[in-house]
Amino acid sequence: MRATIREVAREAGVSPSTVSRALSMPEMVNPTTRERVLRAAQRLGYAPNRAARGLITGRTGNIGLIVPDLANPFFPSVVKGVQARAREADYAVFLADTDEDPTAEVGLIRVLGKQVDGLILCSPRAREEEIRDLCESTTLVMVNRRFGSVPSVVFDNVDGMRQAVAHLQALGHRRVAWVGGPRTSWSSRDRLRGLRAATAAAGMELVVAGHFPPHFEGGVAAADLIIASGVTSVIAYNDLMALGLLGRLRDRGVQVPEDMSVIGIDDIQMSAMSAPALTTVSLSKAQAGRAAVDLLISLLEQPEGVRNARRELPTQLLVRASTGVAQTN
Amino acid sequence: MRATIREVAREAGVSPSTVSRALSMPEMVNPTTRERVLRAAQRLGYAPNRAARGLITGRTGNIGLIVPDLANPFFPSVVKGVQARAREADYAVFLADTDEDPTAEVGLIRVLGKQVDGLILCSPRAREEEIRDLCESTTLVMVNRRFGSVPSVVFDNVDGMRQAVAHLQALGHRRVAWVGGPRTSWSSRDRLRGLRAATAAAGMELVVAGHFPPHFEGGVAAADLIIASGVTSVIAYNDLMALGLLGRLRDRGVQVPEDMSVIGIDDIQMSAMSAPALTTVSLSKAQAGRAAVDLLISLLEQPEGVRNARRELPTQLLVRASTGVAQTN
DNA sequence: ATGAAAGCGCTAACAC
DNA sequence: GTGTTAGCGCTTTCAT
Repeated sequence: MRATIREVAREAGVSPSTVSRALSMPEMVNPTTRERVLRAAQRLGYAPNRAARGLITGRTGNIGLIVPDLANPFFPSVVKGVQARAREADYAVFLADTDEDPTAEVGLIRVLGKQVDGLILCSPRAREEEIRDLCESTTLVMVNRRFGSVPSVVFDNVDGMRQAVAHLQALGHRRVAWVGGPRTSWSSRDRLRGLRAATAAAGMELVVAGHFPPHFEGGVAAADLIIASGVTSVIAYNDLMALGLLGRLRDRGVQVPEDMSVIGIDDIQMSAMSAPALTTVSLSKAQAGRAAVDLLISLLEQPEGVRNARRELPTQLLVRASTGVAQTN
Repeated sequence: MRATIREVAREAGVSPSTVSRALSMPEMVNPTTRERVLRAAQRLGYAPNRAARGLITGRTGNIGLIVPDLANPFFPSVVKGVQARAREADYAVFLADTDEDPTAEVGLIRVLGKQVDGLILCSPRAREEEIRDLCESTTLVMVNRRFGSVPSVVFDNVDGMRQAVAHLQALGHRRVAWVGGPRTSWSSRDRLRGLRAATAAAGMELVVAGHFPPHFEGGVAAADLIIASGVTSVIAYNDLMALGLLGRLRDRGVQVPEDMSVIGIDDIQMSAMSAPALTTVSLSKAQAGRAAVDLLISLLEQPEGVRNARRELPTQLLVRASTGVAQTN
């Protein structure tokens, strides 16, 4: 059995409260005593029982992280960021994957919410009202989604789309297609909004190809529509879909970038490894994870004192081989 | 504030103990009473406080999962399996990523170990003796590694390598290279062992190209050695590396599969999407995760009663376009 | 079958 | 600055 605070107290010749203080509020205890206590704790390999502590403080030292699908490389990157930052702040991370199912998502938020101090929802698919409800009973931070005053970390999609469109325009493209992600995805809508603004400003024509699953296969499925639409360039909701596009375009004999320029979003590892390498709007995924933890912690520690519970992270176009000069036609 | 067991008790007109029993040991309570209690609990939205329960039962209902690097798609798949099975069994999962650092790994096992009922170590990189030590104080299950009598879930690497070699032999190859993973990886050693046996049995020559980081870049780095070695076929420690090989081979003008056949291991999503698609030894990653949870739970629930704490999962060669008939030369 | 009481390990008032 | 006391929410003897 692990050592308890009483044993440490006995070993150090002090009372349990002093041990507790020496560990949690070192300033409030005499340096000599503190030293003695710390030594005793060390000797016994003592670590406070977090459950017991939580019972009284009402805080668990845990945070929950809910993602739609770990199989999409975007999410593991965010998770790594959350992980790393949480560990620094001495929080442990509960992870749950919803398999893109909004119902499961709500259930998980409910369940996990009881075991943690706060929750990070990454690209949540649930309806706004449900998340608003959940907000009442749990401290939560959204990543990659924003509405109302729910604390959130998002990427500057509008600027990302602006960069992508500027790039295509510079290459001489006049018509660009958008391959949208899931209907439930806020960022898909937000990116389309940015794209609308950017193409309008640039005087380019935008063809919207609707919603597709955010996977490789989604991109494959979209490719033929894109070819048929007669555009010379296409931006996909994410890199996975852009890679699917690349694959199907090649199978159809459409050369990239000669016949078609392709841009993805996310900058997943694989985007640099495809042939041709994928031009993409790079998102600092791990940093988003870290920012979400920072935000959550500040919310937890000064519930009212948080000035601005909204972070927006910059985006950066990475030009690679999948975009090129438009063919004159 | 959430409802407590006393409020439910009052609402139902019974004592707290009865409520506790009605929930945890339904058989031991009068059906009528039970019904009344359940209704009251329902009405108040009661859910037991797991910390308080844990304090007394000594069990947290949590399991920990430690992986070397979520950025390698192999691991998210395992995590999904662990996740899913744990949720079914009403366990929550703590996740930690060590960034391939054995020291961090040991530290994390220590820390996480105190907050969970048991730990799953996926492809642990620590030294055997350290893990053996840790075993004393924590219930743990390893995935993708095996030694001593530590409970483990592994893949049948030997048979996987046999299938791969048989495939290459059938295609007329006589010389095959092995691109190894990290020195700290047990499965890398185990696969090499299987490969040695298989090539010897098949009368094929094996060229071992040493250890490389288990990433795309590791494969890129290995490619030139492989070309120089004069083999006609190569098996890589994992798909990521095999994809790196594919990329560098193309850049060097080596045609796959005409000039070189390439086989990976893992069957990550991307392996099916590359051009050419990658022949690979498929591992049921999610199933390994589920099996690990099952094993852990049985260990937890009948500490002594577990007959065999070792699972070995089958492997299956998936033939795709990256392997072809050997050029006569 | 149910209730009363004790206590898991810890922290937070409140004394001193 | 330190010890004493009470009690967080729950389960589990031990009575009844």
